Amino acid sequence: MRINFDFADLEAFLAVAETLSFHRAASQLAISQSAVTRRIQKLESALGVELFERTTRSLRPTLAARDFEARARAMLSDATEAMHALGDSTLRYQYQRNEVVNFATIPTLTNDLLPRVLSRFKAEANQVRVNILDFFAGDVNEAVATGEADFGIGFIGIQEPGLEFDFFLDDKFVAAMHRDHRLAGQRQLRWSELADQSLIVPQKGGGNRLLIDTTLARSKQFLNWSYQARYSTTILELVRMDIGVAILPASAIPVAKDSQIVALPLVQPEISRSLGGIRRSGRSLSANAQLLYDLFVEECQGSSLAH
Amino acid sequence: MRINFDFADLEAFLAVAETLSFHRAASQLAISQSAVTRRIQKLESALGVELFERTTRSLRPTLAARDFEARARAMLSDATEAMHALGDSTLRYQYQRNEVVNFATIPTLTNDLLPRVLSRFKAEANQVRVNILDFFAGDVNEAVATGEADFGIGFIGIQEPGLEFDFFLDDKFVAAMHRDHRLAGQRQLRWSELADQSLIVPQKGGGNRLLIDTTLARSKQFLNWSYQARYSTTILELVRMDIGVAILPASAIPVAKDSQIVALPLVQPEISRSLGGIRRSGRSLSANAQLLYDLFVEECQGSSLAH
DNA sequence: ATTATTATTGCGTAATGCGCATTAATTTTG
DNA sequence: CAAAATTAATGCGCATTACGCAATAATAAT
Repeated sequence: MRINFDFADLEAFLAVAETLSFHRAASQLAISQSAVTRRIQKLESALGVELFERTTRSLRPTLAARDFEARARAMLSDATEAMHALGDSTLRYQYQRNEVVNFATIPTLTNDLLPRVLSRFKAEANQVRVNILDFFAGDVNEAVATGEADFGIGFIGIQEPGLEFDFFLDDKFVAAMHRDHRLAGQRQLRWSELADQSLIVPQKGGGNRLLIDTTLARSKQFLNWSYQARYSTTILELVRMDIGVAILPASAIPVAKDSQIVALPLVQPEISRSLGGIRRSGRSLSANAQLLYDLFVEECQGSSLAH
Repeated sequence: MRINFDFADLEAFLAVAETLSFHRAASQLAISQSAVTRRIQKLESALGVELFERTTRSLRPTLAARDFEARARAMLSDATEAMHALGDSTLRYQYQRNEVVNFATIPTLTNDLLPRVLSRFKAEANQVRVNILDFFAGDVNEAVATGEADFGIGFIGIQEPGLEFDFFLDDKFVAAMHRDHRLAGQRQLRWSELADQSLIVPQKGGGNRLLIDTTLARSKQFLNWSYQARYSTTILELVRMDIGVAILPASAIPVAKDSQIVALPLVQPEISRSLGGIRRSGRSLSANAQLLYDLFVEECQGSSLAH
């Protein structure tokens, strides 16, 4: 896929979005106004959408521009940051990896599994530092593929060239609610029983939400959320205060005794995902990384996260 | 700051990094080998670093290339995704905001404050949906500035044009440990008393870590971490299993009774940050957003997060 | 209705990026 | 060890891209 715009186009776009004028944006960027026009036209052509509804005397961003604005900022910021970061003299130290094991994981696995594994790891490799790269699911694969992480723990789904997967366990979606909630005594819940609840769901854009949306669409059900958030922590706190019923993978639910939160399996439809280890193909791990990986394997063999 | 490279350069870079050969990268990209050479040279010149140590017959990525690889992927991915996203027909629906309040917050504020506020909000505005954009601190300001969020709750620090800040409260850094830890009975801790502890700290790259690093550097102390992670959830679980002592802002510590975690104020030096409301200058909030904002103000007036 | 403002477009010029062919360097092979 | 094979770098000519200037057309402001 050819990217037919460049950073200068993004700069022009952001200047126009900020000033709401080609003329003033040109001033700000110290280029001619016709150059601004051309950059915006180039960007519109590349993206296939109109970014600004404009006359010679007024200008208004389109909805597309409002979405694109944050994206443009992120790209420019990334590029700027990359240029700065490469001058950072601490970088060389950071890649002296002899004493640091880097692994990538999704945050929800931290509830129980990770501390147990790290306890055992520390007992065997006391001087080794551990850099826990806790990411969203897609980023785990990427961190492993690029070598940022020695290995990862995450979803097994789409096959990716260059990566190997080891199955650890299945992780089912549950309905989490306060233990005093009127549905809390049931053994399981059908999705249809949640129709009148105040639902708290993962935000659009992540794998969890996508999985929920596609599964419900297949069974012709509609997700009528009242709150959405990105972090399961945020979601769980709302549950703890009995603000609503959350839809989450079981791995996201803490297993503390006397917890105020009850997790009930969701059926009709059931939704689950497979979790496992992710390594680079054909690459061996360092001794310490391999030890940590093996400990994960062992702990998962004796573990089930579907409460 | 002029960005002197473009997406085609990033593509070439990644192809070379993957194939470890200009020749094979050229094949992969269906361009001539000399074009690959020129793009890499352009990128090296723009970044000011050598990316590949190479002879005519062999090639090896530099440390800089290994760092840059993930960044290059992210930028290309962002650009590709932006192009796809603008065609998404659900976008128009998403900006029908009459019934949705969007606010941006840092995740650590979800422990206590957020659920209380939302309980009160729900009682007064039952049909309004709430999109909780839980971000890292820098992203909160950005979400407000770009209009993605109606308002934000985050750090008050660097003044940003176009944004207004309202002070809510001070948030101090504490040492969090298991209640059976040998230091847990103390009233407060000096940093020097942590020298022999297995420390769990926020990952480099975020505001929390930067604040810790700069403050300790000023008092000539060294942070000797054993584990680092991004999410306070991850960190707190390690504390709960008594794997080590964490350095976190008080707002990140859950306030549940009978918690297994004890938080002790850290002194010599003390580190704290101011939290508050963030709004766009000169813009009024919708009635529902204003109601939610006012509820945050009220709850913070009667709250202190320094346990 | 007239004036002022501003986005668009044509033109000429400079800069950029390409493939082809060649050269230089360095592994590989016998 | 020498010869052959491979491959990154560079010169050249050509095509494409991007710019500022000047002019035009459109549209708010007065």
